Amino acid sequence: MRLSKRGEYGLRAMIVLAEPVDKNAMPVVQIKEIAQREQISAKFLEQILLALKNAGLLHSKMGVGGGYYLARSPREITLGQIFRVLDGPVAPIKCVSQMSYEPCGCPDEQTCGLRLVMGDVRNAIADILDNTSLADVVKRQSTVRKKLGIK
Amino acid sequence: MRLSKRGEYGLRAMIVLAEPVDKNAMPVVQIKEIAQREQISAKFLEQILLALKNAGLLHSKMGVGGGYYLARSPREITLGQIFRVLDGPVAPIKCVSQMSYEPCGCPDEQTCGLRLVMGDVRNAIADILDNTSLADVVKRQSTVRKKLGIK
DNA sequence: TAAAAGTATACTAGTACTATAGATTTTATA
DNA sequence: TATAAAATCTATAGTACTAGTATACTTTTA
Repeated sequence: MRLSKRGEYGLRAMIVLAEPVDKNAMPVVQIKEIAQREQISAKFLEQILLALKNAGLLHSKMGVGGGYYLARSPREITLGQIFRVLDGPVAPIKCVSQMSYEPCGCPDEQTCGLRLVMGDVRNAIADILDNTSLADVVKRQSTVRKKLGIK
Repeated sequence: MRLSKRGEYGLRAMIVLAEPVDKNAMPVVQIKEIAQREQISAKFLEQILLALKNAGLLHSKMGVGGGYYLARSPREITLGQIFRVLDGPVAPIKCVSQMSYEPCGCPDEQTCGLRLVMGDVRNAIADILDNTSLADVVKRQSTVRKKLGIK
């Protein structure tokens, strides 16, 4: 059940973008900065952020002092949204996908045992990803940091 | 979060092997039969069942009247075991894998927000797959059949 | 002893993944 | 207005994975 590098890097970048660098400063961050911080190829990240922009999750500003910033508040962007843009449906097999159903080859869908179980798996994953916002992730990170006594 | 065809076919085949065709008859089933029933290429299925055999989940009998049969009772074989043989670790990213951990590239694993969430995802998936046996699946199938009034 | 059945290995076409490279456009500011 | 910083767009390339196909070999047993 792998998350692709594309998905991983995109989620990482979005989390960075959701972190409040300065109080009440519009957080416009450059690709280069994210790439350095997360050890990602800047060019690869470029494609990923572009996809997220085309999906309406990011906005960007060209030119000097430009960069990327979230299209909405971190509270309104879920990991599920990001995941689906970069890695496609959450469901392990298409016949249990809520957002993009397709029949699979089984003889009888209604009584297919595999389908029943994979439906549960889909729901479990979607439950987490669709109910976790970027704000939740940032909050959780800082909670852990405090607990460990880090900066 | 896709399940590969390899994994899908393997799981399907194991479910078929777990279904009691005849009461108290040793259920030895031939590749051909499973392939026909589930609409799978017999040659591809061959490879998959061989992998499951080498992993100790299946036994086989050569010669006339031979075929494959489960190495243990359906109650003792979980979907998680089958899945891991065919598709590898359950975890979306290696750094949250319980069975085959590897570090990922993030700057600080302890405080990585993505890792925290993906850890939850891994646990949710593993909870289902490791706590569902082939017997559970077969039982669930027949429950659905009864409910629908099918044979 | 021949047929049934599994075992083993090699090969392939297509696609997805993980990038890299280069040219172009936009914008702030000196 | 020139220029440099930054995003955008397009193309491409190597590698690995997927989903098979093909072929030859071995073991078992009716």
